[in-house]
Amino acid sequence: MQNERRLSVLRAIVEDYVKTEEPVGSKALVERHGLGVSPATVRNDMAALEEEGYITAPHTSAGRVPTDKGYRLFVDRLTTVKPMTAAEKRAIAGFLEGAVDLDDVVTRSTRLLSQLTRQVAVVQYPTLSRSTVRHVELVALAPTRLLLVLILSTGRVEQRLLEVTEEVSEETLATLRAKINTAVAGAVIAEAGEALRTIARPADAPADAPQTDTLKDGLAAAVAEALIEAMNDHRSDERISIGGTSNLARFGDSFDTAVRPLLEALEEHVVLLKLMGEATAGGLVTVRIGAEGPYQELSQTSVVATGYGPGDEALATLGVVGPTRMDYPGSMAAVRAVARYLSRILDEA
Amino acid sequence: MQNERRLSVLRAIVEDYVKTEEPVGSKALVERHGLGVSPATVRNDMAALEEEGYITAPHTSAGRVPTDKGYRLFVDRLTTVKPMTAAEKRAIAGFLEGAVDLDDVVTRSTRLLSQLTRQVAVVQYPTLSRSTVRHVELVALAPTRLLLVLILSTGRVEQRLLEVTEEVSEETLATLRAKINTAVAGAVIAEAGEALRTIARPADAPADAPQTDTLKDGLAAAVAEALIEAMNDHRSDERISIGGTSNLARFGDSFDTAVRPLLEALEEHVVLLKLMGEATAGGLVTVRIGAEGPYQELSQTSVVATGYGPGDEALATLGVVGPTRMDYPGSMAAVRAVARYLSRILDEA
DNA sequence: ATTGGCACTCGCACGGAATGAGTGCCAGGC
DNA sequence: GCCTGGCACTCATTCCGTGCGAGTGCCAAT
Repeated sequence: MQNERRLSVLRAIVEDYVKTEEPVGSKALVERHGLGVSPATVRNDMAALEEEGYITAPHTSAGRVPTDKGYRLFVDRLTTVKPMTAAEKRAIAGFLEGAVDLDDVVTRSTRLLSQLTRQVAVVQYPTLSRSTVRHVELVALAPTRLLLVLILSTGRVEQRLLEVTEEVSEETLATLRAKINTAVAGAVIAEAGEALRTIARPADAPADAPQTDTLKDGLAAAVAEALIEAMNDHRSDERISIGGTSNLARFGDSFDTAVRPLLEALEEHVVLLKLMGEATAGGLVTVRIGAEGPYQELSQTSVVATGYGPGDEALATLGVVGPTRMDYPGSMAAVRAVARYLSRILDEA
Repeated sequence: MQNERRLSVLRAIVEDYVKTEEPVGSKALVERHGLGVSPATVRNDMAALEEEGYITAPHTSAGRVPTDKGYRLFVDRLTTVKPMTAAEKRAIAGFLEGAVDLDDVVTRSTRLLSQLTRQVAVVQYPTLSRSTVRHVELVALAPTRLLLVLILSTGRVEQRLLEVTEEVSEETLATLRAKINTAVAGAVIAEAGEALRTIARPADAPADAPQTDTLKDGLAAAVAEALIEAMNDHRSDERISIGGTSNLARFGDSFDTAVRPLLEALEEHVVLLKLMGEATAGGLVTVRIGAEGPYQELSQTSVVATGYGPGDEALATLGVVGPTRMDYPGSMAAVRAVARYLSRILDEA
């Protein structure tokens, strides 16, 4: 791919095709874009581009359509970052401002993103793994039933019910609560586990030791175990919020080959998360085009995603999913902008 | 509608049409169902049914299709409750058994319902309004920043961040926490508000009173206000879980007129909740057919819903949404079964 | 009231022709 | 050597006309 003009032609094809949803021919190209050459010249370029696999013709007498490879080249080399307008920025900030809790923030981000891009938006809840513990609460719901509440720096709250064998007094609970909190408050989740284990057996009492203080120790151990389990519970890592599904209606044709598999993927959160890929923080937006992934059913859909989190640390991913024929520059800009504002909100909280 | 056989004919038409998705003619009818009469007779009945508005012919030489009115008669008078098989019962129980918290229960129910009915399933989270307060937790995240955690009998946890003007000591917090809990624990949400207000101003201190104890009073008032607000926050009543969207793919034709509006409605949770209607507990399943509701865009979709909640008290609704041409008996049975098991789970928790 | 018979209606599937957008290639010009 | 106008060619799509057949409505007979 040497020729400069050919790249322009490819860019023009992509832009036109995205806009019109129809194969674009040489004549229409030179008319709409100000390339200063004749259709015949463009045809030659198009032939070359087709030869190299960047575009393809659905049938002999139709215009050309970008291939996945073509889109790839387009996003990699032909995309100029299209910054958000001031109005858009204000809209984003305003929209996210009003959120009252983490749930709300995520929901609003999802809606925002889907409205900005007119695509399906996906926002993963911040991961537990890298956040820190803010507070642990122990509540006795019934004499032998405890509720553990784990409050994390990201604003996330995990809860666990715990049945214990012996009745627990309020004082025991209070001291245990204090102990646990001084041990784990502020710690990263991964480390918190260790701290908890040391609490659980301060003197390595055997399981069948006398009653006196072992009750408390047994209790501590049970609580510690439950907390550790809650922290390691990656099930909750899979929590995601999805919005803008109705934008799938604009997928135009190919309901069965495109929309249905996508709807199915949207239900399989694990698949979806794999699709969005590893969280790439720091403003880097990842683009997965068509069949580039392992899911061949999704050969007609693309994913534009990025990571977000306080302080440029990627706690989770967020992005949009749509047809390969999508407005990549616009989507990338929107995804990046929302990720940025979302990160800022998490920073403040 | 007097004639007995005519009803059978209508029933047969509905059943066949639901199964084949194609207009059903007189000949096919007598063949598939064991009505002991000739096609001509059936034709007469069909003419009568059409006259009365229960069925209609898409065009002159096609079979007949049930109208909304026809479906209505069908579900009202021609449906025999089809109980779940033992295997299905076991599957339901097993599937819901493994849930770890409320979120999980709701998610599982949604998935379950969508799989049983092969429709889009909608499950509303239990309402706050009629549940009781289990525990209120106050946590100082920072000297002037409090986190309120409100734990309800349904297992739901609401959180609120609260900025206060003055620093709060741990003791103050502890006494306040104790005070609040003795006041509201076990109370229905509606009553809890009153109890809180009395705490907030034990001696009706004026706002500009001396420092000494007013700090605590001001604090108490602020906390009480935040809690009351959290309790009255019906925004959270709108939380719903949606699953099985990919079943929309089986909507067959009419993407634009049927699927798109439905997808849009699914995003508008408020609309969706209105659609599902008032929670009707106690095993009563409501069916809304086609254009019976105020939303004419949804003239091709039906809703089968019911209420659920511990002890036959309807805390929330749950149901399925699908094409008017759906398996009503099956959907109704599934909805009722899931509601029943879900209620039982909430009972135990 | 039910039934067999029969003429009638229309939607739909099939096939051929016309249409026209778009291409590839070639020969001439800058 | 690259660009350009011209031209013959391709082929999906559209349109129309026809035939088919499912299904109906009606009527006369049982």
